[in-house]
Parts: sequence; structure tokens; C-alpha cells
Amino acid sequence: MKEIPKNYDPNLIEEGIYSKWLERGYFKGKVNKDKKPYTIVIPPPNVTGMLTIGHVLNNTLQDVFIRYYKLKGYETCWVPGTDHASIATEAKVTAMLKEQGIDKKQIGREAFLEKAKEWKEKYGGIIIQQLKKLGCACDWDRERFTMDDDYYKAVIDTFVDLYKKGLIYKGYRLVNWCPGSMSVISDEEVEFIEKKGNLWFFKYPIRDSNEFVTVATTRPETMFGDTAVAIHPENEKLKHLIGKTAVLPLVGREIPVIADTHADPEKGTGAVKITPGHDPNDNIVGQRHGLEVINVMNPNATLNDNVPERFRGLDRYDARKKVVAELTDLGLVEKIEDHVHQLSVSQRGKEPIEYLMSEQWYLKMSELVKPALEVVNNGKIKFHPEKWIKTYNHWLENVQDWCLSRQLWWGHRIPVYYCSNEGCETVKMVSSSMPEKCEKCGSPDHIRQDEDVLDTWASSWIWPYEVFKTKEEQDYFYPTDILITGPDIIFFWVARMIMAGMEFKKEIPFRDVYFNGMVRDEKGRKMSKSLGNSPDPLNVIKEYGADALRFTMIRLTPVGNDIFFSTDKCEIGRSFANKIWNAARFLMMNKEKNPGIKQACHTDAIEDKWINSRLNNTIAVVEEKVRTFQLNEALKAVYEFLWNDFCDWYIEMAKSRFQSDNEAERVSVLENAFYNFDIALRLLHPFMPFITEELWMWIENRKEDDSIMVSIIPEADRSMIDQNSEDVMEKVKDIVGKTRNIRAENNISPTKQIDLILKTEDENLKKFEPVIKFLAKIENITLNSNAGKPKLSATALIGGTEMFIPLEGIIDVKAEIEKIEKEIARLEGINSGINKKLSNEQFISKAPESVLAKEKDKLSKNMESIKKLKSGLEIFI
RNA sequence: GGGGGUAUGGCUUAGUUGGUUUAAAGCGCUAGCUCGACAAGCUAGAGAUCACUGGUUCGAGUCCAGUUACCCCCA
Repeated sequence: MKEIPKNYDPNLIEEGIYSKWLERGYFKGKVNKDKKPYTIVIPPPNVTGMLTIGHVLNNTLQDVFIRYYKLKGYETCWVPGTDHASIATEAKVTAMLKEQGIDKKQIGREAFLEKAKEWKEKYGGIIIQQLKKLGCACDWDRERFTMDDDYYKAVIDTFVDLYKKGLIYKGYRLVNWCPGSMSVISDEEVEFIEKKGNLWFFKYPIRDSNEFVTVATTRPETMFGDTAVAIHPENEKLKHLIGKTAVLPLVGREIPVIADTHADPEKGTGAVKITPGHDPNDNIVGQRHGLEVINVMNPNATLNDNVPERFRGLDRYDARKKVVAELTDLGLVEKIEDHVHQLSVSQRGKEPIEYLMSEQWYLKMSELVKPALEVVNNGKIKFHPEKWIKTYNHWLENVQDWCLSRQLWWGHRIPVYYCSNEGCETVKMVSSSMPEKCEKCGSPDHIRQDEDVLDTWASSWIWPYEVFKTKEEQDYFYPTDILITGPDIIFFWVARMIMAGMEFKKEIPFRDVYFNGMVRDEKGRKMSKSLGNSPDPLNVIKEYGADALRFTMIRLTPVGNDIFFSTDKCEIGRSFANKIWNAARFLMMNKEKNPGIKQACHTDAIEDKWINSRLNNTIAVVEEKVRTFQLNEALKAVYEFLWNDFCDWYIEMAKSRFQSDNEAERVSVLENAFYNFDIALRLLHPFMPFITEELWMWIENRKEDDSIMVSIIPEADRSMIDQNSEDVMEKVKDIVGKTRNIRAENNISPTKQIDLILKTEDENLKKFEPVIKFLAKIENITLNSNAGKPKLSATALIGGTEMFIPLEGIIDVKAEIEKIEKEIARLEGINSGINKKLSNEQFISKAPESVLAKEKDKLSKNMESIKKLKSGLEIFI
């Protein structure tokens, strides 16, 4: 036998095993009518991304499902891929070019896209490669990118289709404008952060009077766009001003003082300036009152020509200072307060956004929303945990039309064509390819395409079916089985995929959605780059092994709740890997001594019946827990079976049985041990793929071309679940445990042999004499129902059975008495509780018969035990 | 401001439709152990009035209401 190290080293095997799987093509999913498909599409990570601990959780969960169902006989297919991430990638490439002294605008669209493609080829998708280190069983041949040629075309066709259905339109309205990326962004991409700033109180003169109306604002520079001042109609203090006209300082424009409930009398001064061109709420007020909308800002957040000349071209913050300074000089600043306000920023880059009027493409949502709401609320698609349905509903019921266009180059260019020929200003041709000639003037020479690209989510919402290239594949693999993702993209992606599935495939995209929690650090903080609290998964894998990381992640993750992670928690996984490694070592050492051993299920001895019962019970629990998405509980069941049942008891008992004179017994225990270990490895494989493969190949001298990945987890065999053997084993464990306890309490060396008397003649227990002697270090064991208690012996109760350990000369009498008295007090406490219940007439009349009987039974058993304990105590007194 | 979630030993979690006892496990802690796999181990032990208050019930960690704390989403 080769020398097997005592400590398991994942670094020695993980890479080789992964290569083997790849070479064998185990990850490939094929259309196979003989098998049921089990399909997952990966939430495509950002092409610019690197593997984070959050990805580890998300992808480990997916891998567990894929591997489990493969072992259950399904045709599994996990499609990997990446998302082109318009804004993020364009920002990255632009920054890279800038470092090289290249300006994006100067080189132009085509050249820029070339550079971006080069960048993507070189650095993009690193994250996908990193998933291999984690052991992910993705079908790599299917790797997709949202800008692959055929996928690109599908996205464009989708736009054309929606346009033809009349669902897409161009609208001029207030948008979220990101001056950093110089693009519009969607409502969902806007975040609100708390920011310390000021609240400025400006006095606007009222025309033809000496009065002023004071308005408070956090954005002085937008005053040039003010077109009204609003006061609540029931504001007693100010309502006399309603209907009058204010004069906008610095500009001189006359603006009405209007009545609107938007002006909260309790807030600020009670009067608010209305800037429909730069504030969403004001915009709504403006629409109510038919106010003029004035845009005072350029896309780069400098002031435009709609402001007095001296302010034009100033950056928004410089303009702010100048406005405040000039108004101060005019005596129109009443006061300036410190103020914490909600600042709207872009999700990417955290650049403060501007609200400004802009012409963009929109998708009507009202019709798309209906089927999407329906399939989730009627349970066709199930959310886990269910609580997210509420969030989902709330968003869908209040959703605004989706702004599809982005002022970027990297992405799917909007397939709308215009003709710049004279008289063709209204021409708008929507087509999958460039029209040959203008549909109005017939000239081919003036056609130009819309400059904008589509929102990235307008490409990834068709991901669940578009990743499958042929109709045959779509029919087989779609709908997918489960989507595993974070709740943070429930609107961006989950809801929209459901809409796309229902609209274009008339079918749900997935049956279940599992929302994984967020990975936080041990203090409960979000993992973030700026805090530096996010460990690099690749380093963790190097230190502990991928299996240990996966184990720890799954074990610690309650369904849908956040996980508090720290690297050192991977010790749990590493210890467990080492434990089963050594269990295998032990079995193999014994196999060497017993040539000809083959794994086989035996049920001759109670121990064998018991472990087989435990095994089948575990198979059933795992099946149940995986089916209900409680992977942490499924893993717990396997862990407890292997460590507690198999290692702590079955193997320990086997050590005694190996000494048996009976060769059949020796062979049968070893063969049964291998049988159980083999199945347990398969159960564990989805969670810890590498070590299980290594050990599975080793323990049975399997052929080179075999693999645990192509084995099968058998169905739980109910006939193997044997309550009797479980009961007997519980007694044996109790006897051994109580004996060890007595030993510890009396400071008896673990190696010193002692005697044990059991007041019983239980045939089943008799069979365990050698095992008990071995495990509890017993020299002589007596099983006799008439046994009396020797003087100065320790006692304990096993169920109703008394056990004695003669300890003359050794026993700590005081400790022994204390222990027994403590036990008596405990039982009496319980009994007094029961008596209280039983003397309660309400309880007797209302509680069900079974509960009543149970309580009575408990009472009498406890009384019996107390009697025995007390008589045992007498000997000391 | 609106909505959602969480609250169980020092830490991380179990606890199924209320009825096994006086709440379970792992990590950590304490004590002992190199005994024929494993010190990344073995054995034993200590440690929780289940956030707080009230209600429903014969019976509440479990159901309801309120309070507090923290987290998330939306405006």
C-alpha cells in the first residue's frame, strides 16, 4: 500500500480531478429523451468581474443542485456565461484608454468597440475561469456571452418584435442622468445615500409688493429652472400668497405662486420652489399645473444657455457657490442650515446623478406585467423564501415604463434607422438589419442608425432560453428548473426574465427561484472593497481547499438569510474533510489485512442493521431537504451520519468486531462499512466534490475511467429502516456514555479496566457484551436481572434498567451522592410539572387522549426511576 | 415617510401543523486523554427564565398584538 499521509491535502488532488472531469465530458448536457432534464442557467456575472465570496455562495448552491440531480439520474445542464455589462465595461475601457492618452470620442465608435473587444478577449470573463477552481460542473462548451453574434441578433430581434407590437416608443421626459458615464440610467440603477449638506433659504420677491416668499432648497443652482412656487392650499400662514406672482431673482422671470399639496406646511418654510426640469416630484407638480419645463443643464452637468450668461458653462457645484454668493449680496438669503439629505447617485461609480429632460426609448410595461404577476402568485413559479413575493408584487404593481436606451457604445445598438435627407425628419425605420433605402425618399445615402445602445438587462432578460441555440434544445431544457440569485436583482433581472419568458415563449423561464442571502463579514457588515473585509476566494481555496470552502458556505447558510462569513470558519469544512479522509485510511488499512474484501450490504448483526438503517434514513432526509431547498440541513444530515454514526460508533464498534474469532463476522463488518461509506460519499459529493471523488475511486479499486460523478444515489430503502436496532443502539450508546461519565467523575484513568453490572437479561444487549467491554474499557460485564447493587458502586439508569459499577476504594462518595440527588431532583421537577397538569381539570377535559396518556406514562416511569435511584442512594447513607 | 425581515447558550445555527421531558448541534470554553484512522483527533463537562410586554390556549421558543434593537428594500 502506498504511504497515505495523515492529513488530507486538497491542493494535491483538486486540479487533477477537475481536469479528469473536463476530459471525460461529465459536465455536458445533451438532449436525452430517456432522461428527465435538470437545467440551470447561471446568473451571468459581469464580464469585468472577479470572483467574490458572494459568487462562491451563489455558484456553490447551483453546483450542489446540479451534482445532486445528476447523481439522481437526471440529464443535468448548467449553462455558464457572462454579461457584457454596458456601463461598467465601457467605464473600464474608457479609463484604460485614458491612461494610454487616448480619448474615446476622438477615436470614434468603431475604433472604441475594437478596443473594447480586445479588452474583453484579454481580461473579460476571468471570473468564469475562477469558477473552475470552485469545482463548478458547468457545461463549458455552452459558455455564452450576451454579445455573441447570434445572441446579439436575438436581442435586436426582440426589440424589433416589441416595437412592431407597439410596446416601444420614444418619449421626452425627466430621466436619471449620470454625468459620469454621460448616459441615462434606469430607476433601479439609482441609489440613495445620506449626505451632509446645506439647506439654503432664499427669499423670492412678490411682484408689486414688499413681501417675499421664502423657499428652502438643497440645490440652489437649479433655481434657474424654477417655474413656480407652491404652497399648501390649507397653509394658514402663507395661503394669502397663492395666486400672486413671484419674481425669480438673478433671472427676473415672473413665476406663479400656486396651491399644491406637495408643499408640506410643516417642512422647511412651507413654500417650495418648483423645478419641473430637474426634480421628479416637481415634474409631477408641473404636469398637474401645466407649468413650463425648463432644462438648465448640459449632459456634463454644466449650466446651459437657459441661464444668465455669466453662469453658462459653469459646473453644477461652481454654479451653486456663485448663486449663493450673488443672492447673499442681494440680501435674498434668509439663512443657511446644516442639512442631511438623500443624495441620488448612480449605482455604478456612485456619481451624483442629475434629473433632466431627455428623449429616450421606452418599453410599455403595463401588459407585460400581468402574466408575470400571475405566474408567481398562482404558484407556477415558486420563490424561496416566499417572502420575496411581496417585494416582487409591490414593484410590478407600481412599475414605470422601462427606459431602454443608454448613451453608450458598448452594447446592443438600437435597431432604429433615420434618414437625414431633407423632408425625412419624421422617418423612423425599425429593422433587424440596416434598411437599403429610405422608405420615404427612397435614397440609400442618408440612412443612419440610432446612436444609443440598449440597457444591459434588455439583453439578459432573454437569457434562460436564448442560451439554448436550437429549438430541440429549447424544447428539452426550457423551462429551466431553478434560478439561484440574489434578491438585489429581483427587479432588474428576475421579474424581467419572467416577463420575457411569458411574452416570447409563452412559458415560465424557471420553476423555482432560490434567493440566496448576502455574504457578510463576522461583524455583519457587507463585504466591500472599501472596507477591505472581503476575502479573496482563491486564497481561501488555496489555504483550505475548495471542498472546505464549499462545505462551510453551505453549512452556515440558512435558507435565504444572510451568512456571516470569515475565513477561519473554513476550518469546519477542513476538519470534516480530514475526518473522512482518515476514516477511509482506516478502512483501507483493514482491507489490506483482509484480502478479498468487497463492499457489500450485510444485515447479520444489529450493528449492521443499525448503520444501514441510519444510512437509509439519511438518504431520505437529504432527499427531503434538497427538495425543499434546505441545503444546509441536507449537508448537516450527511455530516452527522458520517461523523457521529459512522465514525464515532460504527467504526469504533468495528474495532472490537475485528478482533472476533469469527472470520465471517470480520468480513461482514468490513464489507458493510465499505458499503455504507461508499453511499455516504455519493451523498456528500454534491457538497464536497473533490475529496469524495478521490476517496470513492480509492476505496474500491475502481477502474481508471470510473467516477463518482457517474454513480447513482440510490433511493432510500424503507425496508432497511429498522427501529428495533436503533433502539438497541441507543441503549448501548447510553450504557457506554454513562460508564464514561462515571469514570470521568470519579477520576478513573481512561485505561483502567473496571467492571459493569447491568440489571437485565436483554438478549440484544448480551450480543453487545464485547462491544461494550471494548468501548467502555470494561473487564467483566454481568447481565443479570437479579443482580444486586454491590457496596460502594456508582449507579446510573438506562431507560428503566439499573447499572452498577463497583468502585470500592476508588469511588468519590460525595460526588456520587450529589450526582444521584441531582438526577432525582431533576425527575421530581418534571413530575411536579406533570402533576400540576394532571390536577388541572381543564387539561384533563380538553387535552387529547394521547397527550394525557403520554403524560401519565411519563409520570409513572419517572416515579419508578426515582425509586431505583433512592434505593441506590441508601447504600451510601 | 411606506413596506419587508430578523431576534434562541460567548459565536453560528436547528427547532416541522402549538403537546417527549426543564430547548438541540457545531465552533469556542473547562478538565482529562498520544488507547491499533484522524490533536484538523478522542472522552467528559459547564453554559440559554428562547429580545421585552401583554394576549389567545388546558398548554406558547412555536400563534396574535404592541415595544425595543439591528438589517434590507422602496419613496
